[in-house]
Amino acid sequence: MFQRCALLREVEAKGVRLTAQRRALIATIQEAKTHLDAASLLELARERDPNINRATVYRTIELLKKLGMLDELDLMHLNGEKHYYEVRTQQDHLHLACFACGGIIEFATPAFEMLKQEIAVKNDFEIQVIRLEAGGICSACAREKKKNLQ
Amino acid sequence: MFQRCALLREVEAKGVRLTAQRRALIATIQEAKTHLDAASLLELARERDPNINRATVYRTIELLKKLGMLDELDLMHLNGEKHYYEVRTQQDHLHLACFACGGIIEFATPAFEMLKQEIAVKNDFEIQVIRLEAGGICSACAREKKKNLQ
DNA sequence: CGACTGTTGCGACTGATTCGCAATTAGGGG
DNA sequence: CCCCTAATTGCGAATCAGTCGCAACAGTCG
Repeated sequence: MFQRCALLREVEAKGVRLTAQRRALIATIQEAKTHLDAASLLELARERDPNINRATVYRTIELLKKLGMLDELDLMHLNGEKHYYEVRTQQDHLHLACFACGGIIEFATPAFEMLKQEIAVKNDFEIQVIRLEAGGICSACAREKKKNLQ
Repeated sequence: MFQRCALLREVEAKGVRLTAQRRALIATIQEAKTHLDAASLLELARERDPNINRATVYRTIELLKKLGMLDELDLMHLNGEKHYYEVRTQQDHLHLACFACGGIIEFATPAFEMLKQEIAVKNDFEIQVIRLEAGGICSACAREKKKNLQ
């Protein structure tokens, strides 16, 4: 079950020691349906392996971030100061957080890739991590609001 | 001295009650030469008015954020989990944080404004706040690194 | 199957931010 | 100009995410 996890194989390929805890955490992150924060990641991972400690979660997150395999998000702090994590994908995408309903929209566009290029070239800056987040009102909530004003 | 502060006049115009503490905090933010976190803001503001409490700093930051006059930054958490603040400007700009030297580069480009437009239109999303931050290696540090490898 | 080294659990700790409540104060109406 | 009231503040305790030191444990390589 953990064996066919792409992220796991990638970590292995980098010569990182694979412990039971790391396997469970990586599988959990990879199969997550939503953006997980450290606490939810711990909770979910414990369903696979109850012997996981909070400190290990933070240490593993740190490891995966350093390996460039995990991205950290704030999601505009809609729910407090914690961070959320997601597996890094081929193409960077951005996150839109709705202040009204709390929903998160993901969006990718070539314009973002081009902007990245421009940033890197014009500032002679080697980008390792990039994060674009916006907060505002999604279309459904905007309609809702308008309706209530009538 | 506080009177000629543009931000202060703006806040006043919105019908917000102006206390001595808020005047001092707003003046401090406006005249800051670097990105301030809550603790440094408190420290600096106390030079103007020693009767300022930590809680008031956080409450004022919250207020100014809600008024859309202050933007919150992470600066890639180069120095821990705290947040940094800056007065919102006409044109949005992005922040590049160098993991090697800790330097921050600010950069604005029409491409960013256009990307914002595209995001808003394609997702039918009303953007209220937007934040683009990148982490990596600045040109000076890249040169330094290369030199040391030779 | 050891040994060596990296990893983990634990529990205490830190540092940023928030909260409840009583005391204070800005600023409009008289 | 003063008073009143609602908004704001100070205080100190509480919360909450994340970190640390250290002893016990466990992959991996030979």
